[in-house]
Amino acid sequence: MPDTARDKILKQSLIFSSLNADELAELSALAIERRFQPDEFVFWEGDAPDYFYIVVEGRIKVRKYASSGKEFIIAFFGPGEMFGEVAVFENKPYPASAQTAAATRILGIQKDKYLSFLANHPRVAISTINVLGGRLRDAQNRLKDLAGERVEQRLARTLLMLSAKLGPTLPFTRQELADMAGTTTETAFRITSQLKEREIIRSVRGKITILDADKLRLLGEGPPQV
Amino acid sequence: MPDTARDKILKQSLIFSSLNADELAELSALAIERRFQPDEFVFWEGDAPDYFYIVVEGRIKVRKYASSGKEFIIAFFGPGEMFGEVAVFENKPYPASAQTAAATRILGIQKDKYLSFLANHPRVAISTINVLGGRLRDAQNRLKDLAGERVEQRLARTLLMLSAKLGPTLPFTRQELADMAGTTTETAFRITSQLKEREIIRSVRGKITILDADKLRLLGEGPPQV
DNA sequence: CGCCTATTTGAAAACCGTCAAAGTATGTGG
DNA sequence: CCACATACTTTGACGGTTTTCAAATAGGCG
Repeated sequence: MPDTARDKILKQSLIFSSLNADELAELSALAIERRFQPDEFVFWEGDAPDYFYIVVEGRIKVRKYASSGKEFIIAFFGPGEMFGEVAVFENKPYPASAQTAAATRILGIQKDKYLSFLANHPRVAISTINVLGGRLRDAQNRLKDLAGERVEQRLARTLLMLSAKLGPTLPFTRQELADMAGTTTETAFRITSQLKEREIIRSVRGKITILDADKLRLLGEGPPQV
Repeated sequence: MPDTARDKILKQSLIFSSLNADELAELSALAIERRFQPDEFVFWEGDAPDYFYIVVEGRIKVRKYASSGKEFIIAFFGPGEMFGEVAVFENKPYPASAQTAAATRILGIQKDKYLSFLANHPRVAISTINVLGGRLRDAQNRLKDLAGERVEQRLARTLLMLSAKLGPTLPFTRQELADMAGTTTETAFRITSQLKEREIIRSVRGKITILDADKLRLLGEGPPQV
């Protein structure tokens, strides 16, 4: 019996939205489902890439460790989003580790199977190209930010980026925010503390709420030169 | 009369290596050629994306400006490499500016034409996916580096990355190196000066030669803790 | 209730950016 | 062929941002 919830996620997923019911069923047949508890690892940086994945339910954190031991969070992914794709499309080891941030269900599709599927479904190939293009754009934006902006700007932009995806209430700790913006917990705290005083954000343990996105956007633009 | 030099570049290009002669001719017919003097701009950040490009001859520098006015060099591209693709595949304005770093010939293919070409040539679509995957991997690596490492490590890794692509002699100024590593000219100079004293690199105006990649790799790993 | 994690605060120092300035190669025009 | 302009290189001093280290508090989960 087909799993309709699974098909629904596939259908809603940006990459597969162009498929009809038959094609979705075909794709669905290729996929295996895996379930994880919070904080389990789906794969580790350096693992051989057999599968790429799509989140059905829950949340995935993709992280990479610097030589100093410090970690950097490359991205979070939620339902309908794919991850682990860089490794698969390049046939090299996973460049980062994927860890669940909640109880999570994911669909895995074997590399070779997906590649032949793509060969027969050019629209999906083009969708995949679009998704990768978008990720590349995001990555380049963040590169520029990390290279040229102050921590305050980086944090403001990180918050805005997350909020664009997840809405005004963000389920992240300061630690995670710091790891996404490329700074330390303490500095992240000091800055967010100021933002709280200025009533731009609010925060409780593990959650950050954006109160005034406009002011945050101004902050992200640059130092208050006037 | 077909331009054989052009076809040769297309053939050598990673994305189109799977095409046969007829398909290459078909693709070549879609392309227009543009020629530039050094330091001219092919497109500016924010321009509408009509074309994506492939370098035939010369060198392209892709840069992006931070709100502080500081610029960041996202990438350099040489013969056979494509650029401007992020904008085209996402149908959003170019996310960065492209400037020639030498007398340069490029091929431009119109967005819509390329997308239909992809639809009929799944192998090219998959090649495109591979190239994008590789770029995404590189971008994520650099993200991690910029976020967590000291300038010395960032410079060391930038040099290694460039050298992996271009060989031991790199045609860059300290200014450009600084803009790629996300630091200032002065700091870049101070660090490279040390590297020169330790005989890890050599440099003359506008050129940097890597003498000892192993030592550089050690430096890139992290601070000399032992 | 106790442990673990997240939050919060403080002080000192390191790192790096900024400003200022001078020297030096490269190429251009006279 | 030389003078000059330009851009790249080089050096020094200072100050600010951010990291680092240390420690105390508080909230949530078992």
